[in-house]
Amino acid sequence: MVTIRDVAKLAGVSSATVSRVLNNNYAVSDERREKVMRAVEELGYRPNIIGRNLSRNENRTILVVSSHIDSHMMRGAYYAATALGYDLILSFAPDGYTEDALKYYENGLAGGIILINFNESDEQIVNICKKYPVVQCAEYIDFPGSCHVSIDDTQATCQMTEMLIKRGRKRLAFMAPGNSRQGITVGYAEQREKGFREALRRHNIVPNPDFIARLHPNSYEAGAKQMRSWLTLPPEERPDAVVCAQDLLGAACVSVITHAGIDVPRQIAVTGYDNLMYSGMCIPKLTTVAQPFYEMGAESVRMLVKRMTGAENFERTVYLHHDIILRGSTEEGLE
Amino acid sequence: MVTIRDVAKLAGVSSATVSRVLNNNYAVSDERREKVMRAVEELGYRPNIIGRNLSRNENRTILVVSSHIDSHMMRGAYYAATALGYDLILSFAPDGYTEDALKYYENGLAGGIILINFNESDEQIVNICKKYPVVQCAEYIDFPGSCHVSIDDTQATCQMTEMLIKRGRKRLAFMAPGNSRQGITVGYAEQREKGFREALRRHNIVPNPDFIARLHPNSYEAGAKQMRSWLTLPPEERPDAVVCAQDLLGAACVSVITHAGIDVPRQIAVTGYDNLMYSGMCIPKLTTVAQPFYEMGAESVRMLVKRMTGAENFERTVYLHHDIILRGSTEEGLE
DNA sequence: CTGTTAGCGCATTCAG
DNA sequence: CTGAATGCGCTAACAG
Repeated sequence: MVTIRDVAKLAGVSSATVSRVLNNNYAVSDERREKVMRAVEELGYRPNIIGRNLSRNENRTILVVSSHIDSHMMRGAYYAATALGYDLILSFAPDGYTEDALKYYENGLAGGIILINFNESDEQIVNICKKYPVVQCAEYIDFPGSCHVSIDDTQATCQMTEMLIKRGRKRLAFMAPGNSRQGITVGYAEQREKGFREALRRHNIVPNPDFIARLHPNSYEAGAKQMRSWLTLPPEERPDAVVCAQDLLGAACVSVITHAGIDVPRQIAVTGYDNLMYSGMCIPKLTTVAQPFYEMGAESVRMLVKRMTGAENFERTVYLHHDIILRGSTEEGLE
Repeated sequence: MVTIRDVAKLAGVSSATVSRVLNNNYAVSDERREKVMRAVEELGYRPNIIGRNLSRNENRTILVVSSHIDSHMMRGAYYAATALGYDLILSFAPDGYTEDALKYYENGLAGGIILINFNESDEQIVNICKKYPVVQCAEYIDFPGSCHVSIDDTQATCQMTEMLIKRGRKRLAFMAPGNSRQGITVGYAEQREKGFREALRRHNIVPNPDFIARLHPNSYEAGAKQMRSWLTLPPEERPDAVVCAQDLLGAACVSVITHAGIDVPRQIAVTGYDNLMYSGMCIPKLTTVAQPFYEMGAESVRMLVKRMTGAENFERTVYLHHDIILRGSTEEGLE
């Protein structure tokens, strides 16, 4: 490894001077600056972040803790971090070992944490958020002082459901992942269900309890099974629209319905959520809610940097704009 | 942050003694060991990895560079690393910025690198592998001295294809991602195509060039389009089996074929590759090649640790065992 | 068995 | 403007 001393020796100056040139904080004579830059070039020297952090007692590295990494989100986070002069490292820990991932923070490897798609109990998450400088991205637990960046799931689902109602759908069903483990709730699923119910309420439709499915486990298979069971009803009693809280479930519904010889969207409309690849993995494709993953990653970094730099007055709750993407699963004539 | 000195002060010993207790290398009196342990407990002290690496001038941290993280693979890597006393950090860099991810190595943050699902040119990869201690996991470029852990793609595809031939399939097609960018080849696709061709050769079947599709871009949509074009042929000239180099493509084929009212597997059999969630996202489900992702992650860590600890004589090329998972897309009566 | 000391790479005092 | 000295957290070598 090339150290600052190697550069100093080659340039014939002290390591302090090299440091000064590289962090251009202080005045250095042009002549020495030249020599230092040449030596840096020649040796391919790159300052060691660890040494820098150690010495400055500050930390411009952000730790992303996630067990499911979305590359759009990471790209957004990466560019925002780079723009602000911050570095990004990820820590993977199996479900239930999230605490272990935090050791990198405690080790001084990072100065702030972004939590994405965690899989721990609410209590655990709240504890972590209170103990460390954390921004929650996408999924979040809300509590006084919590920092999070997401879209408004309730509003998005309400909007999607109202769209179906306005197109004449009467028997609306809802499908979402349910509680997976003791103490672990699926926060976003609850919010989406709330939005679904709100839309019905606004149009004076009484929700049919049999048409609200909370799946456990949450899988393509489970979604398919639920849809098949709805299809056993007589045609005039079946749902004529299924609002799914995930693209995976929506894709399962479209496949099952199509396989049964029933037309999507004419007889049954289906919607997904997230605009992931899954939403394109059925024929017709899914109408879905597009989350701005890239921007969510970027905004999380910006918010976290504000915290890390000691800002007091910043928005701790940011809801970004979503889009409803209309496709063939609700619109005749589209793919 | 709780430091070793805080512990030492509370325990009334020197920091060296604390270090000795924690690394139990040297003998320490039971009495002091007790006191140190109590102080550690009381303060919730956790040794700082950075300080340790800095001081030991060794590095027990592994950097995983990947733009698409498979959680099974990561779990395997995590457990193997933990078992060996190593830490794991991930670095995300957008495609084309892989070099940037390596700065963490150069910064002394890690002592070895595992490269997973990179997206750079062959030349780039070879350069990186020659410059740093790298183990390639899953996809790899083979060159003298390269280290990689994977399954034998050629053999697996050959085996899958022969299975179809033995079940009476005559008009076999192959579908894989093609070259995406200048200078970037899709290594595993080439190997899988080789396996497909080898199987035909063994059974004296002349490959039909029209039945070998290299898709660019590589997507569900592109796979569906290719399959639709094959379906425009008269039934007796159409493929009666499609070997796909990816589950995503296989799922697209099954959907398109089913949608056209043609029976899978009776009229056309389809196979996928990887046993990802995609392979369950069609009806019937895909027969596929299961890669031991967990074990691949674990074995990559073990191989890398051998390199990092200066071993000379170790296997630099490991092919792990794969499984052919038979499902409804090739077997009547199965899901 | 134990404490003191030096040094890993760096930025930042403090003197000059 | 510049260099020598200090310390971040820790371990290893050394001296007791």
